[in-house]
Amino acid sequence: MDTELIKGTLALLILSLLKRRPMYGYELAATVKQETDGAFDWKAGSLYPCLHKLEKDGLVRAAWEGRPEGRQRKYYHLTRDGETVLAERIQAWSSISQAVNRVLENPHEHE
Amino acid sequence: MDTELIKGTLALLILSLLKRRPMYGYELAATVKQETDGAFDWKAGSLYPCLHKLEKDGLVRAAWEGRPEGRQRKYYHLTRDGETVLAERIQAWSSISQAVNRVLENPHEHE
DNA sequence: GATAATATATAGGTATCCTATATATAGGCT
DNA sequence: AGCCTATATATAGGATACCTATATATTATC
Repeated sequence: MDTELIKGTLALLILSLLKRRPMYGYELAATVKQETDGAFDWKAGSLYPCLHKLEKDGLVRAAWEGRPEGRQRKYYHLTRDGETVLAERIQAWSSISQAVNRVLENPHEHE
Repeated sequence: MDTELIKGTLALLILSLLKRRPMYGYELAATVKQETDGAFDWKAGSLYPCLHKLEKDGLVRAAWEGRPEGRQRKYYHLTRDGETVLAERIQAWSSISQAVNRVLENPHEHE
C-alpha cells in the first residue's frame, strides 16, 4: 500500500487476530489479506520483526509446533498483558478514526 | 498522542481543512485541536515541515499576509493537484479504516 | 522585566514500515 | 535433474514521518 496510514495497524491487527486463536506468522498474513480483500498484504520483512517485538514486550508468547512434515511453524498466542494492550489500542484506534472522520465530514465553508 | 496510528493523517487533514478555505499553519493546528477535542494536537515541528513538503509537491500554495500588526502569517490554499490528491487520500483512508474495522469486528472463534 | 500566547522554522532522534536477501521444505512442470 | 511456486521464518539496510528541542519575532499581561 502506498500510504503512511497503515502505520501502527500491523501490531493492532496481529493482537486482534491472536485474540481469536493462536496463529503462526504466515497464517496471520494470509488471514488478514483474505479478510480485507487484499487491502492489507503484510510483507515478511514487516511481519516477523513486529512479532518479535510483541514477544519481547510480553504481549504474545511463541511456541514452535513439532511437525513431522514440512517447515516448522511458530505459533503465537496472546498473553494477559497482550489482551490489556489490545483493549487500549482498540480504544485508541476508535478515538483516532472518529476524530479523522469528524474533520473530513465537516462541510466546506466556501463557495 | 502515544500511537503510530496517526501517521499519515497529518497531511490528509491539512488538505481537507484547506479545502474549506485558505488557512495559516497555527490556525490549522488550533482548528483541528478544537474540532477533535484535543485528540489531534499537532506540534510545530511536525506541522511546518509537512506544509513545506505539501508545497514542494505542488499540493498547496503559500502566500504571506501583509499584516500591519503582529507576526506575519503564511496562508496556504489548495491547488488543483491538491484537490485531486485529497480525493485519492480520502478514498485510501476510507478503504484502510474499513479494512481495520472489518478485522477488529470479526467475532472470536474460541471459547 | 518576565511570562504567556501567537506565529514560523530547522536540527536531530526514534520507530515503523519497505525491499532485498537468506534459509528450509515440498510439490509440479518440462 | 533443474526450475519455479508456495509455504515458513529470519535479518540487514534504507526511506519516511513523526517527535522533542531549540531558535526567532511580535504582542499582551503580570
